Amino acid sequence: MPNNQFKRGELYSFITGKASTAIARRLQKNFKQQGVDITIEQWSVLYHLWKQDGLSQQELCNATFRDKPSITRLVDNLEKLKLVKRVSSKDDRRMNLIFLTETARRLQDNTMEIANQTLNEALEGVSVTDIDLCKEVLQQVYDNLK
Amino acid sequence: MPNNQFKRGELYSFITGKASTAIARRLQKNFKQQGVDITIEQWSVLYHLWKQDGLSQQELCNATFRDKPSITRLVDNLEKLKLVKRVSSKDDRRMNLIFLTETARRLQDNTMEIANQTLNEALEGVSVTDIDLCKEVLQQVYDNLK
DNA sequence: TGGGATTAGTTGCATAACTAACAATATGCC
DNA sequence: GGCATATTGTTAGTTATGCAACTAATCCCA
Repeated sequence: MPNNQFKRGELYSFITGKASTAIARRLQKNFKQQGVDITIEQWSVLYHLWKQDGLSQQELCNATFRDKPSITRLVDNLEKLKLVKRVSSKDDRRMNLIFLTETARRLQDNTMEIANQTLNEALEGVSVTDIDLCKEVLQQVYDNLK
Repeated sequence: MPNNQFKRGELYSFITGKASTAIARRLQKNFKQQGVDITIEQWSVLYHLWKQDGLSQQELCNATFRDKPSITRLVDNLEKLKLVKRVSSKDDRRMNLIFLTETARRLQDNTMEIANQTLNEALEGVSVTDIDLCKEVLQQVYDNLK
């Protein structure tokens, strides 16, 4: 059924491109306007460390859906910015445990507030039930491909 | 209302990260398995040229939601691969019109088929009405931020 | 007609992504 | 104990993105 395929082709562009990059760009812009000088990718790493400090790089890979080289470099850059510190695990010396610095801890409230405001901008005029349904669909997509 | 904010924070991770990158990665993998040696970003440019050949770089920016430098470099790489040709417009010599080569035209059927199959994998178990609603929500998000 | 503003595209710089290959450490089995 | 295997993280190479500054061509309007 070619009609259905065309519809799905259009959806593809929505899922892969427009909405997610639009939100990412807006969040980055809002960070900048508020004087927060980190990238959204760096923020996404901090986000998981705020929930639980001292994760290993592998755990950060799983949490952020990035591969190992990506996390290596993000942690490199976060270390340069003095926002995290690598600490080699005593139990397993292959592992680095990543700990927040005081500076990074102080970023949490402000940046979470900016992220929530950005999401409010993005979801203006969308009902809560529609948001939930959309969330379920995207989760299903993720589960189908994982 | 902190509960609502938490929910939206979770949604943020879905929209920006998981589903869209999962589809993109799967599509890239499927291209590779089928011996198609282009990136999905390059494919997205060809996709719009298949619909209408001879677009300007600015029109490609609008169609693919990328900025001008991104399109400049994608077209650079597509030219190196001999998939497109820049032709300076006679009406307005600032503009480059981008034309498909025969090689690129031959890629259309196969890659569109792979993209549709990938989308079928991704959307397995999701009803058409839910897909449409999700599509509307993502469009609304895009419109809110554009 | 002339000169400022706009538009199309390019280049430079920094960050980030994926793949593949690699080093170091840990595990497990004989 | 020792060697194959698996796991954790790093490095190298290519591609892509965003921003800012730049060139060239066109437009506009006084």
